[in-house]
Amino acid sequence: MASSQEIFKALLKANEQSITKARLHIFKALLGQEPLAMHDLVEKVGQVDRASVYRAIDLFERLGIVQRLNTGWKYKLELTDKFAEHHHHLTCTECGHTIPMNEAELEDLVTKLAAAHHFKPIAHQIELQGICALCQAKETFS
Amino acid sequence: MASSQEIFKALLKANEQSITKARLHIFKALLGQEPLAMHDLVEKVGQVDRASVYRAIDLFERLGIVQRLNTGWKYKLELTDKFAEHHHHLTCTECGHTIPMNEAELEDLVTKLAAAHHFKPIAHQIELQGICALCQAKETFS
DNA sequence: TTAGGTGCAAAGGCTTTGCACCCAA
DNA sequence: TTGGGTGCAAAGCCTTTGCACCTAA
Repeated sequence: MASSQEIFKALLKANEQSITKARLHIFKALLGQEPLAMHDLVEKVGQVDRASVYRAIDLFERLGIVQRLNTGWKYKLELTDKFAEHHHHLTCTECGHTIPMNEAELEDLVTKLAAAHHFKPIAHQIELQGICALCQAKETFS
Repeated sequence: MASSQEIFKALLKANEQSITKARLHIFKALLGQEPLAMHDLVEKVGQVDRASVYRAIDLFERLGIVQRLNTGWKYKLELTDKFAEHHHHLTCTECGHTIPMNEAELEDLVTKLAAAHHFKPIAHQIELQGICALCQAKETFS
């Protein structure tokens, strides 16, 4: 079974792109669970220049390695389904914190709804926004 | 039946916000239109200063009058479902036919999921893609 | 009347670009 | 070796902020 990193390298090669240290660093930084804001990504790969991160992300998006998460609060970056399990997000509109959700119930309902309309399901996008427990607590005191 | 503008004014009043000419101009620019990019909105309300548009949009978002639509890189602005019925879509990837869905079950589940993560639900986007019954039938003969 | 809202201009922050140097192939 | 990639710094945008004036209530 191919590791994420091997898939990544194969994708670059398939598109005639160099496998550089900077790109590997950026890819590894994204391998975690949570989506990263550009600012955090730049911080996390400290040794790579800000401009190079932007250039790499631009490339990754075009190659379908990374996707932009529109959280209604700036945006965040995460690896596509090629590298992570299919999931959806719950984002705090106050602080921007994003939680990945992998809810079987949601997937089941989506499938069921498609069937109810006699559609053969292909894909779906689901994004939730709310106020997280922490920010709700803060509001109580403001 | 209250007009959109009346709902708008009531929302401002309910939140102790002044009903100003600038805000009305901005609201009207968003009425019955396709979603607008900030740039286009500023252009459309020419007489209102760019900074005031940003301030008004910020307020409108906090009051749930306007929502940001993330369309890839940039974003667009449109009135929320307070000014149009809340619903989601099921789109056929073959023929492009779109069915509006207003599923209580979906709304309930979304609320439940937010609660499970201790989030106070604010909004959500759900889009489904599939192949409609008609196109599935066509495929059988191709 | 007066607290909140607006216009103007300047500052701030994020993103892109130009260029010389470096490194993967 | 050499063309693409990177770091650095500066430029470009988009957005926010400070302040004095204006206006809705």
